Amino acid sequence: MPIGFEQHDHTTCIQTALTSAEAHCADEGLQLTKVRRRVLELLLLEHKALGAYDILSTLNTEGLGSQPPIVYRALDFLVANGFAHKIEKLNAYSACCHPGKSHAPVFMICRTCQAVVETQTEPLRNFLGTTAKAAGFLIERTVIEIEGSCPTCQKAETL
Amino acid sequence: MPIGFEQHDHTTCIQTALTSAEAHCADEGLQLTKVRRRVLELLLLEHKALGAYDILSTLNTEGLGSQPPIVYRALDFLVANGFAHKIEKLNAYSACCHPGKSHAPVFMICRTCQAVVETQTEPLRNFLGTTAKAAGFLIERTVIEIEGSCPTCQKAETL
DNA sequence: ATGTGTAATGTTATACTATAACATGTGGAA
DNA sequence: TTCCACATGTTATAGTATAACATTACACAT
Ligand SMILES: [Zn+2]
Ligand SMILES: [Zn+2]
Ligand SMILES: [Zn+2]
Ligand SMILES: [Zn+2]
Repeated sequence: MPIGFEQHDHTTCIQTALTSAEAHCADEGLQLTKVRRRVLELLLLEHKALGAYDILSTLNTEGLGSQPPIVYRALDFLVANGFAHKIEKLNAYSACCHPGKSHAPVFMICRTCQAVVETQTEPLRNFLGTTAKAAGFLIERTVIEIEGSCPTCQKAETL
Repeated sequence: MPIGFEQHDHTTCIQTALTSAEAHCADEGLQLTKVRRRVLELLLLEHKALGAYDILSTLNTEGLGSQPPIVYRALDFLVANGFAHKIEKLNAYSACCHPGKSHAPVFMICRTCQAVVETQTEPLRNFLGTTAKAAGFLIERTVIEIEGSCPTCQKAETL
């Protein structure tokens, strides 16, 4: 699981996520159907976010469906069960890098290469919790997205 | 300026924000034109987020324009100059409650009554800065949105 | 094996959000 | 006056997401 933008064995990311999803579905009696599994695989291919219609066009070439509800239902399932996240800033979706753990993910989004790295910080959760409590607000979900420039693209820009 | 959901003299919110916008525009040679000013006023009416097409329909009844670019241009201006923010989670727009100050706003969004409260915390900026620096990431913009239930709606739910 | 209920998928249509592209007007500076 | 920068008007279209209803697949009780 990458905690940043460094190189890593991405095959492991994919395997871990799929195994975790299978296990969780088995435990909870959820069905990781063909379409749902394929969408998760597509999201896992890279640490990028994919638009619903990008995914749909791949599904279409693979004969898994051609209409928007196909992909939105699969995405709803994956997001509802913590296997993927929606990146609000991009209207796009990204596989979860910390499956199985309850978490308030933080996304770093590179404006240039579209890389999306998911990290998670306990202090941040605590801090938002404190902020919310001070206002009497009950937290249900958090969206924390940082847009900027990843290490690779920063180097490229200074050339 | 509210820092939470408590009652407050909202007339002051509106006046402060408008005055601040006028001053900033005067300083920077920006034009707070009729449409732009009106959109800002609409966003200031309540601490809620308004969709672009909601705003547009009001503009339309007032003879200020009926086509989407009218409202999106005004919103772009207001957002670019820090007079308003886009709430990504809602695809909606909200007047800035801390105009004039460079800030990384935090929004608390009530899922029930759609109230949007903007707060701002220096420690949070520091946290995110630290997280980003650890990954070599250069921050350009942040989206921090908390969805949940405001004090009023919590009380209503327990009835 | 047969009905029954639930979950998933198929299909059509439509709603909602946002921008591209080009024309026109407006007001100040050269 | 001419030019330029900016704002607005207008038409069209792109991009994102859901409603609604029909059909299928399958587990499970009868
Ligand atoms: Zn995650
Ligand atoms: Zn990058
Ligand atoms: Zn603000
Ligand atoms: Zn509320």
